[in-house]
Amino acid sequence: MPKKTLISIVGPTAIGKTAKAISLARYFDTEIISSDSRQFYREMEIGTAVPSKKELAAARHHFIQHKSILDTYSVGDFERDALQLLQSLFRKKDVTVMVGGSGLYNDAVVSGLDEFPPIDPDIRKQLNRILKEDGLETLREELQRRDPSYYAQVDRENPHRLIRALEVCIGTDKPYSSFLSREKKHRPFRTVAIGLEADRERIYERIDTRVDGMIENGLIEEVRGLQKHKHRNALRTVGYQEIFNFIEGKWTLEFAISEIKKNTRRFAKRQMTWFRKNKDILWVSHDISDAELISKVEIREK
RNA sequence: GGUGCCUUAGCUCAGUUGGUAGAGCAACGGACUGAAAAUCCGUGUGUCCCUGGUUCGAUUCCUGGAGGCACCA
Repeated sequence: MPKKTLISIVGPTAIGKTAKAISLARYFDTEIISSDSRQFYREMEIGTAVPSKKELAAARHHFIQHKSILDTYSVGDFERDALQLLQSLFRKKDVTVMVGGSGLYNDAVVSGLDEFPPIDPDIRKQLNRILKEDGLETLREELQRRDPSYYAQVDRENPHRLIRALEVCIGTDKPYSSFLSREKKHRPFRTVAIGLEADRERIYERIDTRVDGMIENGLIEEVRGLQKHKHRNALRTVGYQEIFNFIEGKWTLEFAISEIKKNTRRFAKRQMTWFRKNKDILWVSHDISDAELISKVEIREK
């Protein structure tokens, strides 16, 4: 049986991952898995820079706009769905391509997450209420009591981290840390990870151009239509919150646009921090030719 | 042309009764196992416009330049 290979394309937002993924998919005659945690939602299109109709026609894509912003879709759900799809794709193809800028979602497919039992969402609601009414300190005390080991290492200033650990402790009546193994999961395929890189200046230029393009393509209208859902998690996204502020008259359009650009730069920086620590990634210039990229992938594949 | 004011971090500015300086924003670094485009933590990055002079020591005081702004001609 031939070896199966997942080519994973990563890199900061707006660097040109989509085009490279399509070139590779066409060369290897295969399909693309998107691991972009915001392109999952069909109501969001312009602000998340989903591939164009033409791009989608050039190669079959999966996990693009397959969910609604009203759904809850976690990284664990994605891991499960992506692995299942890969299993069926690998029955007919030796190579598949994954592309996306959401580091955690990429890692979930490549290295795997530990398994956690499903947690009743009401627990999180309750914990958020406690956070709002009693403050972080109350959450800290509760976590220290229920999971001293994780408490010792967790970022105690970070409400999301505390709440996640606590909801597991409460929902399972076991310490959160008892579910953590930190071991890489075995996968029935191997991964060739390619990172696209460019000078900071170049990335920022591309971000500015992309944001201006989103405005021209009707981002404001898209966001206007989503106003009643502005508190949904999926809409806590760069490009949406800023335009809500404009629509509500809190910000001028000019200021909203400059904030989108700034927040996108910061997002790109966080992505780079995440990917930088992954030593399995082969970094190549964003303007590498398709031929050269393909040859690098093939060498790695051996 | 004259008079006055200004010139300090990428930007807007504060400050040093003379001992080489600090805020906001921007930027940069990092963490992060089911909220991840989320959430959180950390970091001043500087010919104090140039030039002489006074002084143990000048970004600070003085001379002379340069640039900017305002007013008067």
